Amino acid sequence: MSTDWLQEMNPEQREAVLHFDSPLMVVAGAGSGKTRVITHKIAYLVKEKQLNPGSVLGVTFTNKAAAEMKARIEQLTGIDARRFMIFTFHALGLRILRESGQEKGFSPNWSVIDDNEQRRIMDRLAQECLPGLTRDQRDQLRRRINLAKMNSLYPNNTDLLEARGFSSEEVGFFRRYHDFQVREQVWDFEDLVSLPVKMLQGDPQLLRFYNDRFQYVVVDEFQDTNPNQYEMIRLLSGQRHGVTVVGDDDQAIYSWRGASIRFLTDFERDFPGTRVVKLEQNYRSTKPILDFANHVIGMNRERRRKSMWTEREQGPPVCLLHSVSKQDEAEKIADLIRLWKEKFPERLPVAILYRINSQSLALETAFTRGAVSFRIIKGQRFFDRKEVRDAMAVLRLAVNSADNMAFRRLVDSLPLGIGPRSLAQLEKESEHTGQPLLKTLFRVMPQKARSKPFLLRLEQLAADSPRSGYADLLHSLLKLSGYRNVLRQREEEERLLNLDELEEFVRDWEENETDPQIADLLDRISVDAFNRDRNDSVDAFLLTMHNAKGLEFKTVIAAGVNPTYLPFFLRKGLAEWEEERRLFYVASTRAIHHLIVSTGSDRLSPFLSSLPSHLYRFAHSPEEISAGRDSLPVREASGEEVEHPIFGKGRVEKRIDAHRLLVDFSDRGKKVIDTSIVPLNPT
DNA sequence: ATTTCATCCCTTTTT
DNA sequence: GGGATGAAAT
Repeated sequence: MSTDWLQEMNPEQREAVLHFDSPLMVVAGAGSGKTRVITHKIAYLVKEKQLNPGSVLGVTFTNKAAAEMKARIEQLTGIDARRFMIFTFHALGLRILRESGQEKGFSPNWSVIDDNEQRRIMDRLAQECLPGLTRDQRDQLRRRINLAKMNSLYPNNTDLLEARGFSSEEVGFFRRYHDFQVREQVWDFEDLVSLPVKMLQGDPQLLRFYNDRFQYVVVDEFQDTNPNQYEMIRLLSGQRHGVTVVGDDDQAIYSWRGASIRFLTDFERDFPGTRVVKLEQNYRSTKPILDFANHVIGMNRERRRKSMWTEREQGPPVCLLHSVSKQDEAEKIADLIRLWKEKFPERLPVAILYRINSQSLALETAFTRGAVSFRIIKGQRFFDRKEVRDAMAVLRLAVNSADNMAFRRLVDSLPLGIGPRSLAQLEKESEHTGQPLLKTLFRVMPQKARSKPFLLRLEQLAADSPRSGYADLLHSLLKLSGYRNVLRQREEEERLLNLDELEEFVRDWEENETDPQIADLLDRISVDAFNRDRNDSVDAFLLTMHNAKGLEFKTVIAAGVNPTYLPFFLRKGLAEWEEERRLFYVASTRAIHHLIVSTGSDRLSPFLSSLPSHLYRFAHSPEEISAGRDSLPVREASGEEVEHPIFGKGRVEKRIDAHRLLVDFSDRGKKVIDTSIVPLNPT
């Protein structure tokens, strides 16, 4: 590898790449070329330090980040991406469990359950164990249990759980869930990290094995690690110097998932001699955007001092688009995008970022009505779609007749003549005998089961489980089950296409894999899920602020920046407010050229009202924003007729600054109105 | 008596 | 997307 690329890096980036002699923490601000540093570092380790690709472990949080990292390292090094050990935390844990779990007493047949399946199981258990709980209460309990698991707490840690506010009934419920998991050999997302950690903690020999294997460990988005994940990194890094963590405390937005920025300080304590490198030059955004974002995050107390700067001095000002309601906001945004489409098509596509998914609804309707094309970027993965999960359940049950989770799912989603009543009976029987549900079905109600050709086929398959030909198997079973027909009758074209795509995926996998093991496929689907990216051209992308992390867009509209949504009204504590502010910071720093902050309410977010007014311009209408290419003229307001929500109609005498107007309300006299606090409607 | 289907509700952020 | 309903279909 030539080292020309080193010339293209700034001194800090270069140091982060080249540093090798002690643990390294890279504090990488938004848009500071973090991914570049990580990928170049791994390339450097392999090419210059002669490390084997398989001995460098790269850990990320999302599959997308992992995929991108692999692709870029392959480009840099010319080495097949599959040889690099780049994982999400969950995929890494899964791998360790598969590799080394069996000697530690895990059955070879265990499988992973996702969030939905966990919920279904818990809901069912709660009906017997904690009746009378509302769904919200069950969800809350589930969250608390997951949070406990993130801290490595399991039902036998009764005291510690009770110290965390668990009642003894709740601990009992937790235990029941855990017993169920053991019985059915199903592990949830948190187990994927927690169980390997316990394994490594309890077995020095196993730990040494992994320490020998991974010579160097690189962790991305380190500020989002939870206690289990931190422990995993600490263990896998051993006592060696070969560890680099990259993160930004200003972008820590996952405390509700158990993450804590205290691991930034813990890291320096646990890895003595840690070198800290700060990346503060921003290569993404213009100065006005960065000034705005720096001020936003500057209000936070709990942070390491850091200030991003840029060489790109020139740029349009950050614009505040005021509206009075969600609907009003959606229409104004739609208008704005349409105006841009005519006058400044180079600004498209725009990204609209919001706090919660349900905010997209108003936007979707306005866009559809206003002929603005859009695509919603959801966390929802291809394999999370109902029809795809149903189809996978068919395959799972065909391959493993003891897969009770799959059986339950099919009973719910296919008309098999089995309803809740029969299922309850089967469950009871099955618990007594220890036999799988499918087998019990044929024993207890044979005449009912054998009347369905689909079930009959499953019985045959149970006697002789197939070890190959999975794609064909899936195809024939889907036909036999009548699932396709049901979808066709309901004219669910999209879902039918998804089934086609799934079959194609399985066929592809089967043809390309040297040794296609069905367990590998199922594992990949549960933690490796890919998003199929259609690159159709649209005017706008809609996504949550959380989902926007790590992405960048020419034009960003932050929607619903008001006291209901940002800070989100359910989050009241100081630490929570600071996290909400970080979320706003993340959203703002996604923008390259244009940043529009839209209020979607007549109430101004405290995050905005605490900001100096020179940082943004104020606009009531899309036209005002669309007017100038690079700057927005301060509105000439004199003489304008306006209406104030309290004082009524008035006439603007003069503008004082970007926000404040002197208004003559005739009978009530002249008043200075700060339009960033109380917006005025033009009459 | 049971199952199936339609309809209304809600949903903080996600691996 | 899925839970909770209640009505229609088996």
